Amino acid sequence: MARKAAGRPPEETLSLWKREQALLKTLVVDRDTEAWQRDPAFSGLQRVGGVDVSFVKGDSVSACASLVVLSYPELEVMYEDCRMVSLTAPYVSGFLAFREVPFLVDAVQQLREKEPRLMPQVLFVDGNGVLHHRGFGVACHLGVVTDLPCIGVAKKLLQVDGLENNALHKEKIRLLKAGGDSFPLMGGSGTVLGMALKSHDHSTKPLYVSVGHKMSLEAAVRLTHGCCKFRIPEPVRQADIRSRDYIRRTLGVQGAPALRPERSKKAQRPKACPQGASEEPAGLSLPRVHQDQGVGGTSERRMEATQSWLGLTAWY
DNA sequence: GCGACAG
DNA sequence: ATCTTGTCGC
Repeated sequence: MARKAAGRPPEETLSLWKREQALLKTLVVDRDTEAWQRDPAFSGLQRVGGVDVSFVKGDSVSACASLVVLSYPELEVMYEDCRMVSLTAPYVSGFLAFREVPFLVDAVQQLREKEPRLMPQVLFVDGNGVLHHRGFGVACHLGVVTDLPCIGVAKKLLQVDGLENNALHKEKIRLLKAGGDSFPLMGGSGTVLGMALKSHDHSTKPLYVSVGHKMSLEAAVRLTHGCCKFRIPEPVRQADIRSRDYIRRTLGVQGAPALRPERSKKAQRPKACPQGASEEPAGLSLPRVHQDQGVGGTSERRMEATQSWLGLTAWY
């Protein structure tokens, strides 16, 4: 029975979720724990990971969860895992982790069992870390549960604890000059919750970087900059691209779904493309591709996974 | 009623 | 989050 991941959970459920966040928050380590994190060139760092969940358009349940591992500093994909999942929890601001994290944990766990040598030394997460309503965003959640260093990277400012995307904030953004420039995001309590980072020259919108787990904010910002070929850090960007491609290949194109099994040959026309605007260095080979099918039974397994943490996350 | 709203 | 190719600009 596929549950609908829509609507707002009852207050009772949100209370349980808040309690779990409060408990897990006590386990967050917001400082550097690894030697490479303090090295000026991050020497010793060889693998950076990224996770993402992409959705099927008209469907509030079907999604693709992906985990990729890239070499550092080359930023070439060494591992890719895309899997279709059935979401059960709806999206509620402040509780993103309860919607996405269980599947990401599964992916990390499978990598740990089957290809432990490819385990990333740090994970970039699409969303916030301690820059959060209760100081425990999805990046902290994933970090604590997997015990991996995690960095929260959000594309929009979460206006919390006095932070506002107002005129002053926009002016600060305008003053960022070169890629790598940043300014602190100070919460009402005087604590620095994160940094707004211009991820590369000529990027208008900044990234909002915050600590997820086992890493200082300074190292998180520096490494994020070091992983940006474009605005979005390469690990997250690759996870996003690949999960969306996986959905397209699996469910077909919107306009013409399963009715056309054709492998369009004219699409391979080697047309010269304008160098400037595009991306994709092209020529990507996938040495250690590890893709999974398995659309069935995900809902039940999610329940097991969530309940095994602390037994508080079920919302049925 | 108005504003806010990570993904 | 998702819908979207080519196009304009540096």
